[in-house]
Amino acid sequence: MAHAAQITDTRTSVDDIFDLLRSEILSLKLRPGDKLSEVDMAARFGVSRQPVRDAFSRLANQDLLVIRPKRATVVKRFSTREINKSRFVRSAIEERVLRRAADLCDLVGAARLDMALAEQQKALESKDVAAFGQLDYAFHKTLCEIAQVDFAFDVIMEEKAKVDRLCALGLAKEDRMSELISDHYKIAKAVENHDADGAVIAGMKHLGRLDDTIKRISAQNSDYFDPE
Amino acid sequence: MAHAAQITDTRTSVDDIFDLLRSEILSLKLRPGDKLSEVDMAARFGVSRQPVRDAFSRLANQDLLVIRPKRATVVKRFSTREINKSRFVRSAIEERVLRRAADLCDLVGAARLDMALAEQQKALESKDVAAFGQLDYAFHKTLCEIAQVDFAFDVIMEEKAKVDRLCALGLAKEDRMSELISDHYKIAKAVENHDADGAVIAGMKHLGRLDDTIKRISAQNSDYFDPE
DNA sequence: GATATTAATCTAGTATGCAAGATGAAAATG
DNA sequence: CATTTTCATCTTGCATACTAGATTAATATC
Repeated sequence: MAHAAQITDTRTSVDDIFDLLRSEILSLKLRPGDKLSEVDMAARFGVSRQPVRDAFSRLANQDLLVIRPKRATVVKRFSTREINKSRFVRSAIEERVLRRAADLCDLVGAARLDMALAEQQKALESKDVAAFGQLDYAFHKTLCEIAQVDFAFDVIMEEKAKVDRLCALGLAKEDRMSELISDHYKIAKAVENHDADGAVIAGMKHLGRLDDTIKRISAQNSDYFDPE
Repeated sequence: MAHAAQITDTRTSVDDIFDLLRSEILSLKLRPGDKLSEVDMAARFGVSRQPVRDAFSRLANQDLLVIRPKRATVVKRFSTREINKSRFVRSAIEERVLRRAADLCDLVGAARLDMALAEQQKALESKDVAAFGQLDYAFHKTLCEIAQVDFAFDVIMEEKAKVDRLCALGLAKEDRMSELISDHYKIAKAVENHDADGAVIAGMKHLGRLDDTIKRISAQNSDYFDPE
């Protein structure tokens, strides 16, 4: 998705503001429906309105802000349609990835998966939720690489980020970590054994865990959702 | 995808400039690598640099422009990685859609498909390429609706648009229309007969036709491609 | 006291000016 | 003539001022 952070080139103040606001929105430090003023932000960052404006525009393009002429800019609320779309896309992509991975997995791939599992186990034992979040991404990335479709990870990450913002409303991941790692174990073993159907079944069950969470959260936080 | 055209609200000059430039880029009136100057555009539209700047920013966020500080803004070149990604996503999504459609298709759905086919046949007979383009989109949209995942069409449209820009470099669609309609016919009939596997096979063959076209075009227009 | 009206205050859109770096052509140097 | 250096010109980034419409609070009216 776009020039998310202008990594290669000289960073501008727009990049800084964009990155910071984005992380605040995704971590729910800024909540859906919150009003954001260009002048306030400009004062906060010690710049003029212009760079703030540009950053807002980028965030609006990523569906994180809603900008309407002459009206206050607000943090975008959740939309059940968008959530369903995200879930559908991710599910379809992951199935393809898992089938390819099961086909193409060699000894090197199997070793990488085993190592990833070991690291996750370590994070579980030290109850390091943040580290597990990173390892979760890394695990799915490894699967994409084994499947030789590393670009698929771009899509997965995009969709995952959207849902993560929502799930930040729910309980901490601590309780679920062992459950998720057990899922990962089943997925990895199926892939290593070239069992495509088994991998897909395990993968879909893994994704399915999100559904309950989402349903519960959306019932309890209707004020964060778009009326539709 | 974002606030593509601000349909519901008051339109600003940024919206106008954005829409026009976007269509010019997608139709290759503006070619990959072309330089775009803010001041030139401002003069062309009779406005100041600011609205042009905002429009450029939106287009950059949609991966259609590349903006680098102190350097000229250029129309983004094609990237084989992005094309592969697009193809992969679309293929995965369409398979899911077709399987669901085959499951859920009722008499109403079948009638809609037949009607769509008839309209395409009419466009073929009158050699109306533009109309066929629209009907092509409509056909895939109908499939999404039958599958009760209308949001999937958003994704398909996004990915299709990217490839369409590329295919505009190739031959006119005229020669291929009958081929494509024949594909659509096979897909529709399989869906109507609840033959999921048959629908997927026909659908994948349909998508596969793009591959040759893309390969040929990218070989002949390497200057429009990102070096990577 | 409830409702309608008005006015102050907020919003983002736009125009303009300047700054600093990138670019490319012209001029100086060997 | 080839190479390097310099300088004019181009680029976008940012600051500021102003405008028109939306919002909201205060006021007037019943």
